[in-house]
Amino acid sequence: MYSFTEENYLKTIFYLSIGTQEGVSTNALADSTNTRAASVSDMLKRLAEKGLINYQKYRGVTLTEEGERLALLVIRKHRLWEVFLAEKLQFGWDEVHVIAEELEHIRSERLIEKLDAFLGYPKFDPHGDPIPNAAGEMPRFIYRKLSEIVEGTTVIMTGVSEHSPAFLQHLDKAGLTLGCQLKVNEISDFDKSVSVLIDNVRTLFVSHEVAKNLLVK
Amino acid sequence: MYSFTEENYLKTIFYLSIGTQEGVSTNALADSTNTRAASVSDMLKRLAEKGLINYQKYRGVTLTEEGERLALLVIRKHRLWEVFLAEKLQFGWDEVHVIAEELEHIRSERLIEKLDAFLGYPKFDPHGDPIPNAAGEMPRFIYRKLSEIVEGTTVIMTGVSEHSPAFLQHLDKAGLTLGCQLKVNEISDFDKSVSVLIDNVRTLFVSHEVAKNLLVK
DNA sequence: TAATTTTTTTAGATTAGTCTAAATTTTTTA
DNA sequence: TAAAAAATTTAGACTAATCTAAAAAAATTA
Ligand SMILES: [Mn+2]
Ligand SMILES: [Mn+2]
Ligand SMILES: [Mn+2]
Ligand SMILES: [Mn+2]
Repeated sequence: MYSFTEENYLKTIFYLSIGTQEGVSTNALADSTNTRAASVSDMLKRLAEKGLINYQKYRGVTLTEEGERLALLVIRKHRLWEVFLAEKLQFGWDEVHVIAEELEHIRSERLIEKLDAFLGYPKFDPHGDPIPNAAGEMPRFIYRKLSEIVEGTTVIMTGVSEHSPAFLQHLDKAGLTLGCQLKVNEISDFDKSVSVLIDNVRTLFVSHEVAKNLLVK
Repeated sequence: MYSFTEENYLKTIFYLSIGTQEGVSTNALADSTNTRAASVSDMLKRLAEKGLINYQKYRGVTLTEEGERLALLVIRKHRLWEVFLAEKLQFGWDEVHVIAEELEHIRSERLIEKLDAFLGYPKFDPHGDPIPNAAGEMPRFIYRKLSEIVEGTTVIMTGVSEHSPAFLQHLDKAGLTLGCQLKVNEISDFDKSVSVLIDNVRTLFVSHEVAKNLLVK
């Protein structure tokens, strides 16, 4: 049985490892976990001891197979709880993350399997992120950013790469929700903002900053 | 914000205080929390410091108004989660307690209010125990034990005073569920076991040990 | 490549919550 | 009511997780 803290480190290492072969640095971990590098060094020793990470001093860390499996099980729980909060309790997608941050550490396999069934075996969380299965396996979808779509193309909004409440609330106000159809009319030469036609009914100007964080297919 | 441990102590003091004016003893707390008396003494000092208990060395403890309010809020969360687990996730009443023991510490007022609404504002948990309101107030019902009911009387099963999985599973096997009608036919002179007519359809012999732990009205 | 800067680790403390063993207080018993 | 027993508290230690400051290693720069 691992502590909340250990589970959070594993999850953080997992996220920081995405899209890179190199090990995750001590400083990056300290940033993400809101601790100091010294504390991270300490914890890395313990996680290595337990066989959850590959760690050589000064070289950064990667997850072992077991470490990755555990990280994905925590992510599974996090995302399933987010679905529960959004779909059953009517929380906004900007509110679910902080609560799931606590719920993800509840230790009961039966609970999570029953929750999964209760929710109808969802494949994605409220932000469009895929939900790992009970074995700790997760499909990897590769989506493009709206900012990379060429003029004239029509796409579907499938996710976000920024999860802050502020960003998500901004999307709410703009009426941008998962699954909506976006036709890229024009990309401004001046500020790279994107003019999109939403669900064939209305036109919206999306800043480059926002477009960069919208995932589409 | 109080720690899981502090919340558990408050809850335990609350339960051990039921039906007595005297303070709860250090040893009783050590028993209930699976710790040693020395650890309890330490914790009592800290809880007194924070104004949650009335404590004088060697004299036992009682909850302050604030301590009791907090204890009841934890109990509220515990019981609401138990209802969720039993009604929505189909857990047996013998399984919900251990899981609720973890869920009761999730800190989000909005979460618990929304959960309450989702569950339809239940008044009782799966064991027949009343659910405190958001202000930390709980109605106190006084039920009798089946073992105290005189022959010929008909009652309704409203709760249990023993919550162990073994006992609850025993009731399941016997077909004794909350709300069933029990007519006391005869109480044995030999072993005080009770012969009851259940829902007017079948007769069952209930040991004194079981009858003592069945609450009826 | 040698000096400087940055990153990381080690050393030494701190806090919450726990423990055992010893001391103290209260309660019970004779 | 004094001795014995039981209950409780104190003393001193331990672990997990954290910190700051200092030392060491790696990376960058001149
Ligand atoms: Mn999240
Ligand atoms: Mn977490
Ligand atoms: Mn319970
Ligand atoms: Mn608890």
